[in-house]
Amino acid sequence: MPGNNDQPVRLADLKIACHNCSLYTLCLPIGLSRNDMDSLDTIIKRRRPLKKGEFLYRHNDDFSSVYAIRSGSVKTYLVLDDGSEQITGFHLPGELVGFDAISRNSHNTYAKALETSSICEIPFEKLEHLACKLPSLQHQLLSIMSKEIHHDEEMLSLLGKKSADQKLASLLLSLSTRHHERGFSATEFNLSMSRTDIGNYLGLAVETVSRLFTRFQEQGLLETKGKLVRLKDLEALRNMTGSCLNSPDGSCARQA
Amino acid sequence: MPGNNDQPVRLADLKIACHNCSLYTLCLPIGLSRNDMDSLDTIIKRRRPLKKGEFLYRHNDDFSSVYAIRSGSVKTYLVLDDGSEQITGFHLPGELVGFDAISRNSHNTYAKALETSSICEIPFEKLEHLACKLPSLQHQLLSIMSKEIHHDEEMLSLLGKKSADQKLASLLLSLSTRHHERGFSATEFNLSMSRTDIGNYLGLAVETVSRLFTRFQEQGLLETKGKLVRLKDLEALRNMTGSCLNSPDGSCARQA
DNA sequence: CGACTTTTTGATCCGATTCAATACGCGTGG
DNA sequence: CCACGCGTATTGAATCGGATCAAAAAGTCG
Repeated sequence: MPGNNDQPVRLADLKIACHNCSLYTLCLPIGLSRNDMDSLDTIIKRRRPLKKGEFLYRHNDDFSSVYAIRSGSVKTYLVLDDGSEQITGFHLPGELVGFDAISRNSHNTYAKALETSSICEIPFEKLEHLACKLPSLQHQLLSIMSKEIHHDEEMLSLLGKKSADQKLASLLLSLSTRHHERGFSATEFNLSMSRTDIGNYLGLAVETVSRLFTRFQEQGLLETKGKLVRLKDLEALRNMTGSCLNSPDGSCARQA
Repeated sequence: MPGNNDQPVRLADLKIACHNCSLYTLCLPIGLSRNDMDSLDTIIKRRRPLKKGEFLYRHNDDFSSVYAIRSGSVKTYLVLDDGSEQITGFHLPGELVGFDAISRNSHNTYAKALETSSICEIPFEKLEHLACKLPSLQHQLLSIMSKEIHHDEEMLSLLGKKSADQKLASLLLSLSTRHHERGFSATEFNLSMSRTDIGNYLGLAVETVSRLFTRFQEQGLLETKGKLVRLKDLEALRNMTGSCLNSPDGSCARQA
């Protein structure tokens, strides 16, 4: 397991406590008092960074912890009986993964680093135990899971009802917002996932995703250079996602 | 059946405590000791039954409780900016709804009775408070939400990757299993939701759903008489859901 | 019974997939 | 430094599944 891999990293890690982590307003400690945050801190383990392609956990791994992303990005996905994959989320710093494993007590999904990523491991039994003593932590935990349920439900409508354009626009805007919340540019960022991943996540063929990027570019909505995107017209993208599905003329979708 | 919604029912309701409710192995109290279950019982409110079409809660209602279905069935759905609906679940007795509201402290979704349904209301603040004192209740709560996350994630793959046939087969099998768990027939049951609802849930047009039912019937997979379905070949339905998506010959899907 | 809603059936159309081929990016080794 | 190979991304042409439009049929209910 993680523990004692190499000292230098661990030394640096020791300095990073929740209360001086830039992500604490997005992560598990939101709304905790300084004291509660420090209690939480005592159970959190910082592990050596994951390299691109390494797993945080795999299907059928024993469930012992949930994980907070500190830097980098992670995709979670499930593998169906027939071997096909379904990506269930792309996760940015401050986000937590692993909650789908509580009931079965082993992981249902895979979590794989999309790039070099550092992770905070939060042993779940200890977290539960602590949550009994800190009501605000318990609430925070429930709240995060609640958010995840709500997010997944919105994804259902994205996958069930929206056109390819709307799907891609929604993803780009979601990433844009989340990057912005983390202090990065809302209009220019790196897509750490492949086009194939994007297609998989959105229920589209890779070719479709690729065509959409070129069309969006032709329409002046964005520019791409490999994995880098620059969103040139957030407003147009927003109009596209929302309300055009059923409007007969589609008037609000097309502009350039 | 409990039936008519006047005083006699309320009297009867008073007698129904978790420990003598036939659903306790499926519902919130699973795994609680008798004592813990009785503590839980003290905070649960039984309300008058909901008639078909009545709301358990609506979007933007204050979040005060989660709800367990005791009899009947309920659909939950969200309404998007453009006014279109997305059904996020059909819920049977023993299932809990309302967890998506914790983080925002008001409901994001609607919950509407598909037929006359009785409901146990569980005030959430009291539940949280109790969960701090009963670790197994806290765990149960987290576990139920975890299951919901996992279920939603499986739905993502259903909506994103599967064909119309596979979608309908999956829904029918899910209902079949859940009916069976509740002591009812796995092969013959009532669809309390409309064809439109089914289509909405599965990301299909009503017409498609209707055509699927007639085709399944022609293939000898099932029989329908209005809202009643009889599944004649569970095995074939199971084969259909699983593994045929990517197999070039589709050999495992067609029979009968 | 008649008005209304839900479901079914038919014909046509379109968005997205699939199949196929080419182009690009990147690391390796000569 | 370039040549090679491999994975990823893009582009094109043909096909198909499911949506849409339209209308009939079957329930539902006052």
